[in-house]
Amino acid sequence: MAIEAATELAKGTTGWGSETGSGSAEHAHTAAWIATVLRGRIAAGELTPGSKLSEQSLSTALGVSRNTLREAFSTLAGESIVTRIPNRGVFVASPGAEEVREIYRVRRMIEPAAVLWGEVTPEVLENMEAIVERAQAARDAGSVPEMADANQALHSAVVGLTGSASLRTLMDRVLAEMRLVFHAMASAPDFHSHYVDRNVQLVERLRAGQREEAAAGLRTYLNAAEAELLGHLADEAS
Amino acid sequence: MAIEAATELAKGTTGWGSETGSGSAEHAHTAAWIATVLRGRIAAGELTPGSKLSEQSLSTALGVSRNTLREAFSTLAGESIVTRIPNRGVFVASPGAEEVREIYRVRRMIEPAAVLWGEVTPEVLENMEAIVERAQAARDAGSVPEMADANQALHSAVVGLTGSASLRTLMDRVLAEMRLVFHAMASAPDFHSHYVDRNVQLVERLRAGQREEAAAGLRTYLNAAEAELLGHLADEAS
DNA sequence: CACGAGAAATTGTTGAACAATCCGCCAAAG
DNA sequence: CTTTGGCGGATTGTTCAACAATTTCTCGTG
Repeated sequence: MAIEAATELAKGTTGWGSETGSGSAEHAHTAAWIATVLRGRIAAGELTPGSKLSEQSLSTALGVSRNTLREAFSTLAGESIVTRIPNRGVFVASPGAEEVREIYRVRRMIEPAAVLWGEVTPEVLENMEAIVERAQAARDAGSVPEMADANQALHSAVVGLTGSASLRTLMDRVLAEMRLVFHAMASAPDFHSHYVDRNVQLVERLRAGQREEAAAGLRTYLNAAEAELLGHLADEAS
Repeated sequence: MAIEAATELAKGTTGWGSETGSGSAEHAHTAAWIATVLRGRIAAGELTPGSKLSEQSLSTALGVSRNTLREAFSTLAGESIVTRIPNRGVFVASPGAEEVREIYRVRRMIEPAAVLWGEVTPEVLENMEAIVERAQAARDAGSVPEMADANQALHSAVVGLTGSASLRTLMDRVLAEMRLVFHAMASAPDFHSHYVDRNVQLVERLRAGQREEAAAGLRTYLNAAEAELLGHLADEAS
């Protein structure tokens, strides 16, 4: 299953094709708009990894022409949210063990670098503390999605220390791929609760100005998270 | 000038449109092929930064349809080699001071991180030493392009220490943008010769296992290079 | 000389068409 | 019974022609 996702998607978009009524402003960049819609559906888990995105079905379902949809596909393929196989079609990316290793290769470089050499302003610190509080509240409430959100927000903020839009973009792509990994796992284990305290410690060290300790701790944290995730993936591959 | 580059490009592609005769294998991914061609022309400096890439002219010049060319544009825009302005067209990116700062923000994070935490194998070290020798030979011969090539190769190899394809891709994008910066400067100063010795020192420290010193030296090197480049850019803006 | 109306050119998007390729199915041979 | 081979059918890759929307250029007017 999980193949041929056009029908389920069409159900969600019943009533498209006609103008949304709020205005005519959306005539700008239909292709980019479609890319945004698909990106959202994939991130929300409505389009599961590995499912095929048929050009004909999707174009009629979304009310755009095949050419425009194709341009959107190019964008998403560039973000590696989607995999394009020549003459076979495009599929929602389904990251495996190798992709996970690549994800953590990137994170192990960028995040500690940001901690070591980024510009730590009081505003960013307060933002981070708000995020870890949100994560703690989510853990107490037992809400896994909120914990995942807070976790990703924190690590995105860490990369934000660099002040670089490119690194931010790369990190967002990586986090999106992480989300796909979780979506691909049938049983979603409580993966994040183990690491909330580590995040608290990270922010504390940052506030205390102990950058090297923060970076070192972050690296061991990333190693542990990668190992646990790979373990779950190996189990799943039965 | 430097606007409307289609005519000069058409001159270089006279004789396209007919099959190349070597075989029918090129039916795979015309759009990607076109993107490669344009990427090469821009990197070679035939398409100068800021010049407009007209859809109609280029499509006829390259012998592809407007739709396919459009898909290639999407790819290049994703690599930020090209800038797309809605309803205005696509232009070869012309990086300015802010882009240079962004470039060095990225490099100041990724490269020292690779030096600190990457996997330094003997093969990579030998490759790097070969590259710095090439750079020294180019300096002695007074060949600026070869020096630039060697310099970029070295820094690409540094990022290669991470083992991450994504970081490699990002670095290649950044280096491509650097090339655009140089192309945009009317007078190409001898920018690289000052830094050959620094690169030698970097490799020596890497071989000696002095990673922290190597990373620190690399960061000061990047700072100096950024400052000099920004100075040249400010002069040029007269 | 400024300025606004209209025309020309260019981009954004669509729909249809055809070639090339892949997939599933069925028949025939071993 | 399994395997090989081919034959449609479906899907993707690419092109072409057309039209709407927007920008840019031109030119006449005050």
